[in-house]
Amino acid sequence: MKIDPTKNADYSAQIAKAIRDAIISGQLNVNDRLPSEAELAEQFEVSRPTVREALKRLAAQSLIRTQRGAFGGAFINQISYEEAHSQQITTSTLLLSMNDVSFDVACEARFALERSCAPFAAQRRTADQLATMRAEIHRQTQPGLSDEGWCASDVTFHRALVESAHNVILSYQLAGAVEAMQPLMNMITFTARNREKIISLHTDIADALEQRNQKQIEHALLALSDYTKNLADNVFAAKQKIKADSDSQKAQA
Amino acid sequence: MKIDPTKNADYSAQIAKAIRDAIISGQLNVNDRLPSEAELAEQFEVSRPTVREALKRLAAQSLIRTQRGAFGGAFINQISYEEAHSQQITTSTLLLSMNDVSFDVACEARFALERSCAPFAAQRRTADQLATMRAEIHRQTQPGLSDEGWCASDVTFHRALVESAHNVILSYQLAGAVEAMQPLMNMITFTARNREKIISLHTDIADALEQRNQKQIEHALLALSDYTKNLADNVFAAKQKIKADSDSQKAQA
DNA sequence: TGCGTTTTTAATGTCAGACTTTTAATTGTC
DNA sequence: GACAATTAAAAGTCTGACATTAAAAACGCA
Repeated sequence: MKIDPTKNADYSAQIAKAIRDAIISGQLNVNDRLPSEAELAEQFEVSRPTVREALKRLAAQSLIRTQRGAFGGAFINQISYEEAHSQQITTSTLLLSMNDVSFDVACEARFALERSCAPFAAQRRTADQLATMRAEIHRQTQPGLSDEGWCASDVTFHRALVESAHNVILSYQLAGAVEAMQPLMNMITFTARNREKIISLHTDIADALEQRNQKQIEHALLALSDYTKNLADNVFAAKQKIKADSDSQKAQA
Repeated sequence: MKIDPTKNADYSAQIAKAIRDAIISGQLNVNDRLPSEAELAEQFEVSRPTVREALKRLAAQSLIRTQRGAFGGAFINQISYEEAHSQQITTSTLLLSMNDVSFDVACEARFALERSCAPFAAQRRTADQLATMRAEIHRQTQPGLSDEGWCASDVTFHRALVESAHNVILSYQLAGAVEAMQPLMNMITFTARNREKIISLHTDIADALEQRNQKQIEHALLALSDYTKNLADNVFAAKQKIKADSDSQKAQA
């Protein structure tokens, strides 16, 4: 492996790309050991710090792990669901917070994705998952529950629904939707929402799941989606009103 | 900002985490400039190479971009849909290839996610997107089409369907499903699949989309999903048979 | 004064070489 | 044979230097 000094990128980025491509294409397999940093430096004809920067880039994506000591080195990492989840959540959170996505678009996507679990959840839900959901609903009825507590409970509730589909790929894909979007939505709607209304919708979902009624699960999720969208509309309308009022005050002055 | 020398992680990883947390929590905003490497080194009480390794980790996640020259430095990067897409695809591809997910699970998830686009695609599809899909179907009927060409056309077809939902978040979330899983599925099923059958199913999807018939889109996608699962079952059965035959030959010898 | 050119300067990018720490294999001892 | 001491290989870190880049400032000229 060599790198192209004419390319318009840093050596460390090029080296990282070369190794990443080798991993993705299957030339390097899980738990293979890369050459030592010194050897890589020699191969690529760069210095060790440059190689190290390249390796750190790969480590940041969980593509490799490093181990110190004799017979240590950099090893191709088997990416776990957990790591993939957390990367998904980080990327989704940043994408949403940095690109001012409209609330409707995010809400629509989030519930559409969750609805895709409905047929499998109806078939495969376990008593355990149902119990988790009921327990979270119960927690949500506690009057002393803080906003943070509510939000955490909300996420746990929806995660249990997703898990009840018993499909690891769906769980992974939905991590971004549930665990990144739900907190953002709660942040926007927490002033206006009516906990009792949401609890009743959550109960509908749990009831439908208990009866293994796919259509009803989808229907309840749709109702929750509509309610959430409505809430957001009210929040935005209220903001507009405040702005309009302050504008007219300015005009008077 | 300081780091904890007692923690069980490298300095560079700790520094990267500290900065990443500051970005995610909103303490640092898009296009803010980080202090120079030398200043960061002083703040965190480490050397510049260590800081650089931390920054490379962040650059690998597209959280920052760096610019050389006077008044250059590291800037908080606004993560674009394109970057988020490509990260999604990389992670999904690796997750699938490294964790030998069962074909049925992957296939189920992939089509469930795509079905979640159906209601919006039916409402909002443009003539342009329909034309893309028809064009790809036409390409798929060409007898000389290579397997690579088929696969690329297949991805383009499904991407057009996803895009026709006109929801950027859904598009982003589905990038992993369509663009990572579809090629993998094609690789497994290409020996057994019947192009004519798939083309007819694609035509069903396009027809349903043209008529803005949500139920029919979902139905056609389900049919495609079932056919794909069936194909995979046949491929695995054939492999089993070959194995059994060779075993019985060995037993004879 | 205004515009184009040159110089300066503040950054990142790279390098060389040394030292520290960790860890596993090896060797030695009882 | 089991346990302890030694050794060696590798990552992690540091110092200090030089190269490269790009924007700002200074300069010269009309």
